[in-house]
Amino acid sequence: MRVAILAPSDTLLLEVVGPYDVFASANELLGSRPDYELTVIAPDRGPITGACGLRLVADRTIADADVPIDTLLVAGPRDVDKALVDPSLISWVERRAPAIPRYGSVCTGAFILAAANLLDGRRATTHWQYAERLSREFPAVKVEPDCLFVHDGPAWTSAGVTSGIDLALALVEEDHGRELALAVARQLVLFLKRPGSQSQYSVQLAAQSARKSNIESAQAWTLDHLASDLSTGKLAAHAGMSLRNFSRVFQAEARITPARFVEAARIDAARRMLEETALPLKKIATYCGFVTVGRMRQAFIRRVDTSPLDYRRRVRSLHE
DNA sequence: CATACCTTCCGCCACT
DNA sequence: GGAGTGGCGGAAGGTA
Repeated sequence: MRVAILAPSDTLLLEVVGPYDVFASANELLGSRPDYELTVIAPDRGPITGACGLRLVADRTIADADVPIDTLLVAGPRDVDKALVDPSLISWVERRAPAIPRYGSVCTGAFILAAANLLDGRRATTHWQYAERLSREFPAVKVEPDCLFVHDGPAWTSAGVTSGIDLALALVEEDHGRELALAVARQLVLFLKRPGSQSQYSVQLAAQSARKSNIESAQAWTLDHLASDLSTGKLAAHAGMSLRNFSRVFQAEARITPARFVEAARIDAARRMLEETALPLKKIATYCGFVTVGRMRQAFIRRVDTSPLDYRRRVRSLHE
């Protein structure tokens, strides 16, 4: 598997190095039969100076990168405007694309793929601050603003910065299965393999903003009353809005549906208790508003991709 | 496992 | 006419 990472000159280097290390770790774990052949491609000669000032020497430049590529990842340019008017990168991607079976992007790298018409008619994501712009400037792209990464056919796009690591893990999982992906995550002491559908926002962060709208109060109230009945109807009544309007406004403002927010809040709380306490699952479930341990388990598996016990076990093992 | 619920979410439309 | 609101009903998906 020949993986090339295209690194625009002002990218956050984490977007390049994160995925690179994931593939490299996968190689290490594959032992005598490493699979990933990694190349970093720069737009110009000389070292790439990342947004932080750190410099990285690329393996090739687009002028001499006519090697076969199985997977192309495009890291995000910090200055999207500049990248979009610079024809060299985009035309290079456009020219190479027909021979590349799988391509992806991190953060604003999606703009480069979109400009090369690789995302037309496909579902894709990008950093949440750029989602609206992507959708405005490239109406043919079906932008999903609140995922860590999205996979549609050959196109794998991911959200901001560190989600590139999640994306790379998903690619490793596709190539070599879940076991290896988990082993890489563990090797890199990434807490867990995060599912692509996970929200880009932390529940806590979302509810912390200073000026509180109805919706934000509902979120804050949710976090303080996890064990209560938090059905959408109850929340709507609490906010003094109709069910229909509450759902609609909540969705528009929080970019997540009410029920999903509630579930995310409950799972977040349960995660913390699993990490920080030795309380039995029954207690944690009750405290976090899950009717039964079984329901908590199901919700966990659905959203975190692991059972509560397994989650606790894994956290403990990181501290050994 | 099949089944019959129940809740959530969303398009559609009407009202202010 | 446009923005905000809310009722209705059906599809999806979770629950018992």
